[in-house]
Amino acid sequence: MARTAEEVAAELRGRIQRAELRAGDRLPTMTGLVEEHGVSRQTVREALNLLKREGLVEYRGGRSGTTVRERPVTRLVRSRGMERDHLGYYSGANVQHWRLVPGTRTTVTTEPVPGDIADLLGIEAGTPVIARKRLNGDPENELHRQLTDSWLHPAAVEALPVLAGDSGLGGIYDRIEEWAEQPIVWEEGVTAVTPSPAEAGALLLPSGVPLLRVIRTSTVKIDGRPLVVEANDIRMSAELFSVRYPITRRGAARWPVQPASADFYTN
Amino acid sequence: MARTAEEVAAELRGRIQRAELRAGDRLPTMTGLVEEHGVSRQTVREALNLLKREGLVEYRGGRSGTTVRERPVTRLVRSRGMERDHLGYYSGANVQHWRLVPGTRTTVTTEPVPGDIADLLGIEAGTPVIARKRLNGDPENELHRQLTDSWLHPAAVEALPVLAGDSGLGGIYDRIEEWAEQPIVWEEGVTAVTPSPAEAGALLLPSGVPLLRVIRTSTVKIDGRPLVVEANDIRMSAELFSVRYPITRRGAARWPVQPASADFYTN
DNA sequence: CAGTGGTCTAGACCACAAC
DNA sequence: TTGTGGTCTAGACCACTGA
Repeated sequence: MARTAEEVAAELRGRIQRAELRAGDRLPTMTGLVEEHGVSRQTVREALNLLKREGLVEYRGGRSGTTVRERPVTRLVRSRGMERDHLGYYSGANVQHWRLVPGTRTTVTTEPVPGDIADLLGIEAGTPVIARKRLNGDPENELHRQLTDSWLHPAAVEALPVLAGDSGLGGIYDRIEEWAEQPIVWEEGVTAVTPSPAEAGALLLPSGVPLLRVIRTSTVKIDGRPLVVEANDIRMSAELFSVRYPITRRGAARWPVQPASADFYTN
Repeated sequence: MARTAEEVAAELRGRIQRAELRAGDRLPTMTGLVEEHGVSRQTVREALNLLKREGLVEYRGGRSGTTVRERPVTRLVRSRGMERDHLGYYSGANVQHWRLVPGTRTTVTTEPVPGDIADLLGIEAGTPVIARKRLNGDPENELHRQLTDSWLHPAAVEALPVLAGDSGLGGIYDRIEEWAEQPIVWEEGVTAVTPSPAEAGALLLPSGVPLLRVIRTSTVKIDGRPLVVEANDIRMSAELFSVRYPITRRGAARWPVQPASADFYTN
């Protein structure tokens, strides 16, 4: 006989993990659980809350009760690399050109730059900066659910006014390389955060699922000094996605070095 | 006058964000909040719960009440790359040889391999596999707080029995390269999960902070086929860490390609 | 419109750290 | 010893959905 919310949750978690309850199945009703475990309604509610935060169950309202949530079996692996897509634009490997993806909304604004992005750009936090924000919450295709904020360095926009326009994202890297007369050096930093309510809503995340945050910087040398031209802040469900990178090796190898696995750009 | 738990939480969140309450400061007591907002104790408790899950406040028990939590201002950036450390072993760039880090506990066991690791190794889930698990929860140094599980492919252990021993992790990559007569190809996949209670305890994580999960595979070609010799599952606080990678470029560049930024291995 | 879960109130007992 | 938050009970009202 379970007495605490955690015990009730553990019991239900077990039933789900042992597949006695499968995706889409209804859980016992709250009143049922109250009688079954001899605890109060609040306690049962707390237990269900834990499971909801873990993304194990969901409640869509109304009479159909709480059901076991459909969970992705494996994560979609995104291999991170840059190449030209089929339209000739630079883009992340294996990502379609976003302008063609249904449900994409892009807004271009000028707003104070948040602290972490400011650090990357090497400017002061709060400086007004051009931001190109893209939301993709396409309910039909979870591959397309991501948020992307692109922050441009003011010096780059000054030198290259075309960046300020909504000229399509793909082209900006070519414009930058032409301007700098050198290839861009890209780097990505990956971390995770708990989503804000707005992010959770836009990406259709259940509460409790962390948000994977990938920040890509594009750097060129101007007058001999590195300039971070753009910081690109990408957020996606950590439950849905994993991002993949080849590891670089420093120092001489004793054997001839092979390229990264052949399928790196193809899945 | 706030009426719901979310509203009470939002009001307190605001005070913290506006720095009216700073790290270490005591929040009003629950009874104080009950009177201040005209809500019940349960509602206040729910509000404090939200803030705790966000990692904004903490309660250490006893009479000192709920306090504003000290939050890391910026994340520690870990540049991911492989090099030989000062002892001559392969290791992640800028990571000391772990055997020298105080508080490290390593256990070597044989146990059923979990599904996601099995997929990477290309073997069946549940197969008994040698696992080398390292826990580092050093309370003194947050740089050292991480969990590492190393799973070895059975075929590799069979061909190279030395891998089964507790021979120190650093050396295994050299042994593998000598065996395969080729350099290892490393790749890392990054995602995030909500920590299990055990992980949260070991890493001193407050509830609600996601766990960054980095899985590195070491691959060599044996008889012309790629073999994933080891899968290395590293977990660390997403609030404390960010991992950094250079981005590879596919296709011809119009300008001479520079190496990744100079400090890539040095911070 | 019946039954679901969501949320709040009110009151009680407990463990714990600091005084 | 005292005051803190942690947790449970019991009862009430609400919004929503699907039969």
